Amino acid sequence: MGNRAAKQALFDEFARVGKALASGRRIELLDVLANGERTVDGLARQVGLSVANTSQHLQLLRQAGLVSTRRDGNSIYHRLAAPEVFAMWRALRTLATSRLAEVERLAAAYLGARDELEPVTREELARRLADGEELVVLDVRPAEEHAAGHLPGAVSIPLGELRERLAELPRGREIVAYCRGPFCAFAHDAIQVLADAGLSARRLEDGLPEWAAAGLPVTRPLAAGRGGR
Amino acid sequence: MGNRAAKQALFDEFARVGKALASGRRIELLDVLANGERTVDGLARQVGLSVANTSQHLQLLRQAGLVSTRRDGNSIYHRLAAPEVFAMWRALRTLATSRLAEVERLAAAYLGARDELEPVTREELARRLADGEELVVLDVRPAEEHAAGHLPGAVSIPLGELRERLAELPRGREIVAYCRGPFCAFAHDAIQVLADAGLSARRLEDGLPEWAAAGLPVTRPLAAGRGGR
DNA sequence: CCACTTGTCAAGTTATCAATTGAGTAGCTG
DNA sequence: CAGCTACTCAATTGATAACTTGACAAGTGG
Repeated sequence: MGNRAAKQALFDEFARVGKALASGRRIELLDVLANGERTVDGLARQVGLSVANTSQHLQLLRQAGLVSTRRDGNSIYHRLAAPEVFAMWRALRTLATSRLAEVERLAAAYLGARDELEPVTREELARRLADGEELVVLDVRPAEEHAAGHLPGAVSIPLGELRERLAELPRGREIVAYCRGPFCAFAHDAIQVLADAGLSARRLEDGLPEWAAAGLPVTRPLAAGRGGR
Repeated sequence: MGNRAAKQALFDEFARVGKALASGRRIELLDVLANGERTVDGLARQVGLSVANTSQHLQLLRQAGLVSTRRDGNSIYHRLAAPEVFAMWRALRTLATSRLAEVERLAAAYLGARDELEPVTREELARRLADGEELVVLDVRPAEEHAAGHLPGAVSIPLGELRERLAELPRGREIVAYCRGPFCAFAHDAIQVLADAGLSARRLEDGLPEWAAAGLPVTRPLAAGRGGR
């Protein structure tokens, strides 16, 4: 009773989750995983780490209960262990954005100057899609992420291929591009590429994970062979 | 554009908040601060750290934007910088509890075996208080925390003084004891002390911070001399 | 069964962190 | 202003953490 060592052990266990969130690289991993499961190799390429290093980060995330795995052949797919993990990352992000001025500065440096065109809110896009309006919804994330789940009717053109595949975009319709979330550069960059090509496009204010978390419709794969719930 | 260094800098800034939550001692500090502002000295005594060490932890929390300070005389009072900080700690706690089996084991070791009597839920207590039922609501936190805000009509008897002050408790009324939250031992221990004295009491399932966060009524000091908002 | 792919493990280096100690500063009080 | 209280700062020590490298293991396919 009143045992200090026991109390410390308990709070150290809570801190295990904190420690998992104590590395920018691990948060990047979570941000990618919020868009669907990925192999170690795929994650390593996305965040620019060695496979061994990524593997170790993922182990730590797994031990903190934030990430789960499944094996398929000799690939191991990692995913967020629960929706609450994304909720937590979002809470952390919101808190940091509101309380740390530095975040704003670094975000501007990474994402580029302020948007010329206002981003489209989730609500606005959802309403316009529900109304059957003829928009081009453009998913500029890597193809795997589109495959794992995307906005209904979205066209997938990963950012790296956008410049060569401009012709695929239907003319005369308004374009709304989206990616992983508010701190993902893909959509920002896509708007720029489109603008350079003389096309006008707007950006969805945040990404697929937020859209899905808001309970809006998401087109998921048929999950051939994947149990899942 | 696509600048990896800039991206890493941004996510490292998010990780600053994660790092703040990466120490069990700092989480203990947040848990105490959720019950009201405290001086460095007071916090050090609560969590069993040296003053210098506590001071350094608090600086880190301040730099992560989780804690604010005000000076009064030569004491410096620290408080949670925003309600979202408590929300975040609660989210982390919930996640850890649901995903880490170890938490349950350590909590049992610290708080003692399962409750003999079911704890009272927040909703139940709120309803019964609103109905004007004659309960003894017993605040067993340190006196400063009671002073900083407490449940309406709550009697303050800090756990350490409970055994000598049993006479102050009105007879014949049901007792509900509360403290800082679900992982605070005070209320658990108080129930035990009361049981040893032949009194039957139940524990509120969580503490004052959760009660306040739920928007239930809290008796606050008149804030004499404190600006506040 | 051999080669290949995909990940993990172990060892080692460098950097970062927690906690201690002792000195130093800000503000009050007599 | 001397002495006190309350806190911060700087230097140090021991413990963790991040990342690299090279070896190993598990699963696949020829």
